[in-house]
Amino acid sequence: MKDTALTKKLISWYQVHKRDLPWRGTSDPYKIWVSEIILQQTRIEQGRDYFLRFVKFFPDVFSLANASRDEVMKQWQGLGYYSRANNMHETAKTLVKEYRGKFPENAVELIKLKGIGPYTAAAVASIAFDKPAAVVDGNVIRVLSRLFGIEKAYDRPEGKQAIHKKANKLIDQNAPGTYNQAIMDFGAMICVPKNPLCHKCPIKEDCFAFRKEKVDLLPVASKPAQKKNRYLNYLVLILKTGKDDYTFMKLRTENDIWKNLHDFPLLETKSPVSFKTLLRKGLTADILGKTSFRYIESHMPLKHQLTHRTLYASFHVVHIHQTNQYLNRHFKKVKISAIDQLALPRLIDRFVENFFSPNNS
DNA sequence: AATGCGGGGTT
DNA sequence: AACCCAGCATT
Repeated sequence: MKDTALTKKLISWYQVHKRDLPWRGTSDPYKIWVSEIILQQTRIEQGRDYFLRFVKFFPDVFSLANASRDEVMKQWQGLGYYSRANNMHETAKTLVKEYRGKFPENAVELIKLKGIGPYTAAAVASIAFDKPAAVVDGNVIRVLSRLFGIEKAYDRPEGKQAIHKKANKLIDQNAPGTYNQAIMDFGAMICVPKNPLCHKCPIKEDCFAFRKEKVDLLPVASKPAQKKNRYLNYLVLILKTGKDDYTFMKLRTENDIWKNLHDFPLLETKSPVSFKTLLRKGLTADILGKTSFRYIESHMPLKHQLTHRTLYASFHVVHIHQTNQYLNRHFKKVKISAIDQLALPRLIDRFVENFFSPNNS
C-alpha cells in the first residue's frame, strides 16, 4: 500500500467521523494556539470548557498580553502543568511587542516562542497556515508504531526519529491541517491505547500490528521512572480580628510544583510527621517562634496522586492573635472570605472548600 | 539523556 | 493501581 493511499483513507475516515470541537472551523491562529497549548498532555473533554472560558476572557493576543499574571493563572486553575499558562502569557507579550501581534506562519519560527515545541509548532503551522508540518503527539506515535511496526522505544531518539520519518512521508501536502487532525482523531477514536477498535479500522489490512497480532504490544515505551513521595505539612493560620478572619498564604515562585499558584505556609519533610514533631524539631520556629498561638487541630493527611508523584498533605490549624515580622515579610495576609479570588492548586482548593466554606470557623 | 511538571478519565 | 492524555523546559 502506498503512503498516499493510506493518507487518503485516513482523511476519508475523518471527513465522516470527525468530532465537532470548539476550535474547529476557525483559522484564527490565536484560538488554534490556545487550544493546542491547553491540549498538551490534556484530554479533549478536560480542556474543552477551559478553552471556551479562556478565549471568552482573553479573546485575542492583545487582551492576553495586557492581563495580569494572576488573572491568567486564575483562568488556568485546576488544569495542571501551570508553566503552560505562564509561557503562554509571556509569548502573548512577545507577539505584541516584537511581532505586531501577528503569529509567525511557519514551524521554524513558531518553535522559538516560549511554550511552543515541535508538536505545537507543527499544529499551528499546519492548521492555521496550511504549512506541511507533520504533528507527532501521543496519538500519532500510537498509530504509526502499530501501522508500520516500529518497535524502538518512542521516547528515545531512535524511536522518535523513526516516527517522524513516517509522519513526514504520510502527510498530505495539499491539506496538511486536515491530515494532522485526521490522524489524531483516528488515534483518539479508533486506534486507542487499550482494546483498539480494529474491526472499524479502515487501514487494518495495511497494519503491521493487526496482521502480526501485536496490537497490544505496540507502541513500545522505555521504562518509566519510579514514583516518589512528598510530605507537605501546611500551617493553616487563623487570625481573628474584630470584623474579619484572615489567614496567610504564599505565591509559589520556585521552579517546583504549582509555580505561580498560592498555598499555605509549608513545612516539607522527608517522611510523615505530626504537628508535635514539627514543633519539637523547631520547623515552626520561623513562623510561630515569637508568636503566641493556640493549636486547634490537624486534619487527616490528604493523599494527592499525580503522574510521577504521590503527595501526602496534612493541614494543621493554628489560631494566632497577632501577626509577626516573618509572616508579614514572606506571606500574604488573606481575608478568608476572599481566598477563592486567588489561583490555587487543586489540593489546596479542595481543603479550602471543605474547611472554610460550609458553616465553619 | 534524564527529570520535573497536574489533574483526571479509563482499564 | 497502572496507564496515558493534541508536550515542553530544564539540567
